[in-house]
Amino acid sequence: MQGEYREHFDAIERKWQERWRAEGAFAAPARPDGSKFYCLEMLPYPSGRLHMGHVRNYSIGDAVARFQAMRGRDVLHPMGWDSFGLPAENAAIQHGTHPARWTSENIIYMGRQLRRLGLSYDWSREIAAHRPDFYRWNQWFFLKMLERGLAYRSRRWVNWCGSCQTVLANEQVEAGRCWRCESTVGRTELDQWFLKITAYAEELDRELDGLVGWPERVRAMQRNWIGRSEGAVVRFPIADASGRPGGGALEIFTTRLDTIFGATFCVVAPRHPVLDGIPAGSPARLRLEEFLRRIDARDMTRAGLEPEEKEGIDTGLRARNPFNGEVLPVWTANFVLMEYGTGAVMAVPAHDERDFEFAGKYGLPVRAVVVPGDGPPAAGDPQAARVEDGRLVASGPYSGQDSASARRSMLRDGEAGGFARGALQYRLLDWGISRQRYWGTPIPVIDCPNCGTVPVPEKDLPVLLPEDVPLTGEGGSPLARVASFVNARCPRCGGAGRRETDTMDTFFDSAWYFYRYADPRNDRAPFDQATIASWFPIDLYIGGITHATMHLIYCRFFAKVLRDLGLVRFAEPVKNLLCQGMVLKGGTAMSKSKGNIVDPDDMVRRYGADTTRLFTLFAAPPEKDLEWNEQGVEGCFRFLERVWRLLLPLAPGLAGAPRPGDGEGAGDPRRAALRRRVHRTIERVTTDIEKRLHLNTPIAALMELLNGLQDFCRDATDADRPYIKEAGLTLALLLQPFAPHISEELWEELGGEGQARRQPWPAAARRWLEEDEVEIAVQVNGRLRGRLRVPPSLSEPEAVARARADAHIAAHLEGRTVRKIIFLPGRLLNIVVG
RNA sequence: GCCGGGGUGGCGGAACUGGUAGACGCAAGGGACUUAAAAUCCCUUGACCCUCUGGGUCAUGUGGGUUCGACUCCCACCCCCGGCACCA
Repeated sequence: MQGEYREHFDAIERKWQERWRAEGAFAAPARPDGSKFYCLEMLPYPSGRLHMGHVRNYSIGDAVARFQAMRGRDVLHPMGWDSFGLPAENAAIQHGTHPARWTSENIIYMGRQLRRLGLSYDWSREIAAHRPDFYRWNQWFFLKMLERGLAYRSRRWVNWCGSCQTVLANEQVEAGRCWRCESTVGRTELDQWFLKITAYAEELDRELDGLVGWPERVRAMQRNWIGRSEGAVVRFPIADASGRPGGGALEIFTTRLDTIFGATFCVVAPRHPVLDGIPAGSPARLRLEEFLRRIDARDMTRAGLEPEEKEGIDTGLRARNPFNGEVLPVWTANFVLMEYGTGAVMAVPAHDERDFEFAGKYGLPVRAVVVPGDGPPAAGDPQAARVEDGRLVASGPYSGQDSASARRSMLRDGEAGGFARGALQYRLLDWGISRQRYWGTPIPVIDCPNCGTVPVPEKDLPVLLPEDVPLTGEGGSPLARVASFVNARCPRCGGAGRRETDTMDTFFDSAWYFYRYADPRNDRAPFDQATIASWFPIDLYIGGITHATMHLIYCRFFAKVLRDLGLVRFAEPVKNLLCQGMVLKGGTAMSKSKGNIVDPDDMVRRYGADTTRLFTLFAAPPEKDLEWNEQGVEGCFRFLERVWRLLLPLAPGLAGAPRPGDGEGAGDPRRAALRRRVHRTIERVTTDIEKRLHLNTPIAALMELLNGLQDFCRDATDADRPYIKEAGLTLALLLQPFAPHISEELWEELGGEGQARRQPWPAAARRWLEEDEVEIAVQVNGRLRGRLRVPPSLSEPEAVARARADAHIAAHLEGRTVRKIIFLPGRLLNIVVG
């Protein structure tokens, strides 16, 4: 082929893409034979076009997948579409297209973009969440969970996005705003379907320690999110305002049982059931109702934003501290949450910042019961709560004990007395999956006036999403307006029933989609168990850090549910996780509003897929943010141009040349140096990808190889051809993970057999990794004073002798006594003198 | 506030278990080629200093420490990024 790379890259890339397509190049076997590698990248939402974040994500995955395939593994490298969700529906409302049509068109366009990048996906396994053959298994899993009590319906106060007209899970509320549209989230009370993820809270937390292939920051985020907290639940008997026992008890959760003698009041959440005991019409009830109205009004506008001013009222109820018999007023206040613990707390203003603030505002007593372990208690009124552990005072029989042992003995006594028990609390809440939107999986239940809530029988799955649905964006579930959908026979009694009209959160789809890839066309089960066992766990999962809590916790939860259903035999589906950094331009994320978007199509058109991929891999290590830099892209393009310019003109002469024999060229310093460089490059590229998952340094190594080869070629003769051929073919193979098209073309032009991607990954020959001369550093007292070129096997005395023979080094030794010699063969000599 | 990650040239980044700091790329400067420019190729490029074909000193956020030797280990501090945050 004649001419410059820039004239050819487009044709080369299309040629190989077409060949790969025609031969079904990346199809994985139904089950792996020997060693397998499941390489997974987070599937995209089909929003319309790829962005650079996708390109980066998929370039990383493709490099690893191609590398592992050449290393001889059976590679499963699939791709699909997270194709249910709001944007499709919003597009329908705004532009009048049907979500299904909008989605399909986007999938076609983006699929074409992915193919144009030359990514090695097994397209025969492509899945899409919005297709009935996928979502019927959502429904199937839901029914299984329903059977086991892991799915349930409950009337709850929920996060409500007024703009998206839907309920949001807690994880989807970021700083009080909707994670998608960023509008303020309010609160409303609705019947909702929940998945009991809290049943697995303990396991989800504990097993994080074993996920050694996950980044520490992701594990930390999940630990934060699960929020395990160890403490005690204490029963405070309820009394009325005059102190007479009123029957019943208030249970409070505390992590600071040691401070219980300092409790001066209790606080319950505004909707705590204990408040139901306040007689209707009483002055206390009227005050309570007035208070609830006030905080509700506020909830709707600023839920979850800044912490509000603490506000509360004395309910008139009284509770008796079982440890000292003290009768304490029970308040209700906005800072105590019904969702956490028991929805009630004992307030110890002396040792809790929130209680201190509240007590200060309402003039409630403050009593210190813990003093610093190593000194006298501070005199006078405290200025702040003292939250540290210490030594107990004014705590009856516990006075004098330190906090930790007091907690133990108080818990023991409380358990013996039947008024306290140890308790583990989690911040994690059950996962609300109901969405009042159209474009999602219908929840397969029917409400019957006679039989209650009845699951749709398995044989009737899938419950199809109807096509003809009016989408107005005016709120409420769109499906509720479709009579033919809503009206359904009760599967149990055959009477008239009403179908559930909410659809599932799309995180349900992505919590299990990667099992489906292993067995994508199974119509009898979500997947075959033996097939799953053969491909799992996922060896490498690559995606954005944005999914550290939601998606990646749901995945883990699902795996445990599947395990308990007997469908899989493991609890953790992802062995190694890589969270790649964002792609930035001008220091910030690319976005339409900032006008700093770099379009992948544009890059591919101007530089080709190989260059685009190469740059996203070269410019930063995978987990760091990547600043887009056009000049950097040019640099990568220039590298491929130089490869082309050097090797293509030589190709006709090289194609027929033999490759050098094992030890050939050892006697010629130039040839030996080149061969060493070639084999050292193989070694570096291999270990960097395999052991360290670094992709920028292997590319740097390839650039060095090219630089070396270029020097070699400058004064090469025809007799040097075998050496150039070895270097060129090796370069072609080592380029395969990063720039697969030019890799194939080079391989072909240089007379390689078959396709580069099908060759075994080159092995570095030991003899060429060993240098016959190395440069060692010579230090005097740890300071570098010279370098010597020596054989690697040089002994210590000889090294010292050569160092002394060097005038500069000798000058530093002049007149001093050698105290110690540190010698690292082939690396360093340090002479310590006094 | 709590938790996690990170501070290395003008820039992106290298440096494997403590052993020659700055690989590779970008940018910049100089040169060759050219009528000229672009492209390409070659050279230089951490800072400072000197008696300048060489050599020295200082340099990996700051200050200490361990060590023959520290970007790497330990202690204290500063700054940046991310997560959680009235969670009792």
